[in-house]
Amino acid sequence: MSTPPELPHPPADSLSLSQVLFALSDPARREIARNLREGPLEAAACSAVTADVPKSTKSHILKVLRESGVIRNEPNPNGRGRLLTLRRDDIEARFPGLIDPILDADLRES
Amino acid sequence: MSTPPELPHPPADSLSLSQVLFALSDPARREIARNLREGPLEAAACSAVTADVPKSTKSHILKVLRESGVIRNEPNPNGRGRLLTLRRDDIEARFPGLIDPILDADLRES
DNA sequence: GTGGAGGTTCGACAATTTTCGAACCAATCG
DNA sequence: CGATTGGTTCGAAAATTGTCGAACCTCCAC
Repeated sequence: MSTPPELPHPPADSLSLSQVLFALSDPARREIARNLREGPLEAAACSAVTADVPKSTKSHILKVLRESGVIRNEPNPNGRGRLLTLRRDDIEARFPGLIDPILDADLRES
Repeated sequence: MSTPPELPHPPADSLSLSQVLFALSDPARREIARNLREGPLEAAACSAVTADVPKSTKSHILKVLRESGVIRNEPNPNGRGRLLTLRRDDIEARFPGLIDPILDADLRES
C-alpha cells in the first residue's frame, strides 16, 4: 500500500534559523550540503560521508540535515536508493543571503 | 601587575566557521550579538539576557560567544564592568557575507 | 522467491553542552 | 575599611547530541 519511507520535511515557510545554523555548524553535515550545490545526488554517492562511517551514523547525519530543512531526502524516482536535494530556494526565501556565504566559506576553512 | 581578567580571544584569522555557526545557532546568544550591532555595550546592559538568568549562566553564554570569536569581552576602559563588542569586521574578513544575513534573519524568525 | 544493496529506526552508551549554586575577584562607593 | 555591584571560574547534575550495532524494510537482480 503506502509508499513507505516518505520522510517528513519541515515546510519552507517554517524553517528555523537556529536549526539551520546548528545543522550547518558541523563540518560533516556542511560537506554534504556542499556536495549538493550542483544538484541532487544519490545518497550513496555523497563523498566524505561515503567514508568509513557506519550507515546508521550516516543516516543520522542526514536526519539532522533533513529535519532542519537544509536538505530533502526522498525516494529516487528513477533509480534505486534515495535522492538528496539541497533546499536552496526554500532557505534563500526564508533567510536571504544566508546559505551561500556558509557554503562558500568552507573553501578556505582551516 | 598584570591587569587580571584579560580573557583570551581567538585571533581574527583563525576563526572557525563551525564555532561561529554553533555560537549563533542559539537564540539567546544570537540576541546578544544583535544587541551589539549598533556598537559596543556594557555587559550589564544586554537586554533579554539581563533577564531572569543567573549570572553564571549569562557568563557562560558570553564565553561561548567570545571563544567562537563572535564578540570581544574586555574590561571597560572608562567605566565599570566589561565592554562587549561584536567582532563584525573580523568575521566579515574571514567569512564574507556571513554575519549580516544571520543577524537580519531574526527579525522575522518565528 | 532468495539475496543483496541501500537505508531507516531503535536502544544503549559515550561525549558534549547547558544550567546553576557557591566561591572568588576587582573596582567603586560610603 | 567594609559592603555592594558586576563579573569569572569551578564543580556537579541535567539535558542534548553523537555513535554504532542490531533489527528491519524495500526495491531490484537473479
